[in-house]
Amino acid sequence: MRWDAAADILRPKDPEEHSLPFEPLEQYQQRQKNLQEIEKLGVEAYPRRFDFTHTPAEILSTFGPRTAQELDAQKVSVKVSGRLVSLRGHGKAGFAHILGQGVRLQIYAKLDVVGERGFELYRLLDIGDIIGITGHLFRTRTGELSVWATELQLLAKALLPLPEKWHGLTDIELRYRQRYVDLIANEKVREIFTVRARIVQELRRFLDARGFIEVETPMMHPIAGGATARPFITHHNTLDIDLYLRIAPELYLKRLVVGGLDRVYEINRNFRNEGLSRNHNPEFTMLEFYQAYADYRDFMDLNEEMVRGVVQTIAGGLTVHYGEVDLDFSRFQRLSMREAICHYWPANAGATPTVAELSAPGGPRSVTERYNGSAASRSKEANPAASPAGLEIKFTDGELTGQLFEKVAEQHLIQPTTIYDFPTDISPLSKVRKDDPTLAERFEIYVAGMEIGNGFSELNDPVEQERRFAAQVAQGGMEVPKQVDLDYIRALSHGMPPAAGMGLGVDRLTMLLTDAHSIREVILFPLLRPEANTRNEAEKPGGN
RNA sequence: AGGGGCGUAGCUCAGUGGUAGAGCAUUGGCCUUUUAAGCCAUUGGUCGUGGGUUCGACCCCCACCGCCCCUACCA
Repeated sequence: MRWDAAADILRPKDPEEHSLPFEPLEQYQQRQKNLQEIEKLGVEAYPRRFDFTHTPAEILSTFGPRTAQELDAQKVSVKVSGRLVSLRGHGKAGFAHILGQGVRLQIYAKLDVVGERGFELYRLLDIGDIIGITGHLFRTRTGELSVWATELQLLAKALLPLPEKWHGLTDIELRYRQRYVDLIANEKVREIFTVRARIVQELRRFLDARGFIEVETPMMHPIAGGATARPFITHHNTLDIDLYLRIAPELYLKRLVVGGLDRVYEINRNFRNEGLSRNHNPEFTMLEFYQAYADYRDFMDLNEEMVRGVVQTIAGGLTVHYGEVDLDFSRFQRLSMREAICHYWPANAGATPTVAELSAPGGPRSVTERYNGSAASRSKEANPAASPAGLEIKFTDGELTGQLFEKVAEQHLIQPTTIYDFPTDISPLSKVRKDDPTLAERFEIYVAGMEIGNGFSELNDPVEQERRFAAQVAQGGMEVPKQVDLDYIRALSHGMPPAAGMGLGVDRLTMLLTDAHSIREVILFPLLRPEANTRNEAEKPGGN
């Protein structure tokens, strides 16, 4: 049977089922024809390598200041390569631009110089081809620094055309599905992902400099813990066990703190089987880091220092233009969660609560009821989760406090803000405050109305941790682990030093620093529904 | 998941209940410093898919598919 299977793979498919060529068919075939003509000239369509002397960017930055006279007097020889992105024929000569690493460089080819065969090759080139040019630099009549080509080489043939030169590719769906075209056509896209790489680099540099070591912990977890979220489920065949894609690395990183890795971090993907939105992709990148002997106050400071450092490096200052606002990272507003609720209480939501009122047992419930009964709760944007009366009853004071915060305050946290002292009820992995056990030593960072970070004094009492895990499991729900992670409890039972830890959303931080308003703009291949395939249309299950 | 919007040539977009349009790209010509090169000619469409109404549907109605926005879940 195995041989048959192999034969199946090797056997040419039914011609009708060949995936090539792609649309637009006519242009694809025309380019294939050009390719054959090029091969008739004895030119290899997909050669092995090209020794360039400069990138287009190096040419422009190094020789940009040279005048036409200087370039004539002292010839600068170059070999440079890139993708052909424009072609302007002029009979027996022609101009073109190549694009290399995001930079455009003009080349000039004329029959007299490149010869009959070279010019024939030039005429057979299509926009999108990768080419190498040998020549020297000069300035055109209009002053543009260009390469006077003495030799052209085809380095790779493009069988598909690029989008239109002026408007480029703007269809959002096409941009995400064919990111490779997006990257060629839209300079801004390349910039975003360059900035993203620098952000990650800067985060690493910051932590490395402070003695943190980078680790990689499992992506496949037998128990999905460390956060409240629905996990993806997968299966390992040999072990015949279901595994969860991790929703957070937290519990593994803290095992490492138990093991004596006092300062540890990981930058990697988390997976949450939840909704998609402007701010949510099912897989997203988190930086998580832990430091022994520190607490959440230390980490509020450390986090602000780290974010400020990244902003300074990337933006060249502490002000970042984001949409209609200027984000000022020079200082972070700090409010406790209860203070934030009071501070941002809407005018049309009844009497403004006080911190004392929110701190009293039953206080958050009466405040929620006041809010629900007010005009604010009925306004279009405020759509209180607690509005179904039946649901509300089972929420605890802590949960209601969290909801009130999200409802009245979160959207207003545009300038960088640290919110601290979260309800213990919604902070199962966090130490509680000694003076008020209803509050956890936890904080979150908000910018532009988005949560970008979450940290706390790590709970290291194994007995208390097990009690809280057990309560979670008893509560049930898709977002909560099905069982207590006993190995984690065992790890804590060996003694974990006091420690602070936090997670920082790399995608969201990138959004802020690239003025991107959808998380999909900062993820190279965001999750989309698989492309419609007419051949498989019939076997598609019905929608629901 | 609920509400709203969008889907027309490869790309960017017009358009009307009565023979489907432009620019760029393609193809054929002219053009040896242009640059959104230019000029002449040319090709390209199951108007997302499937039903329905109608003498006639790209247009009106329904369902489905995909994307975007808002809400919900969440970081």
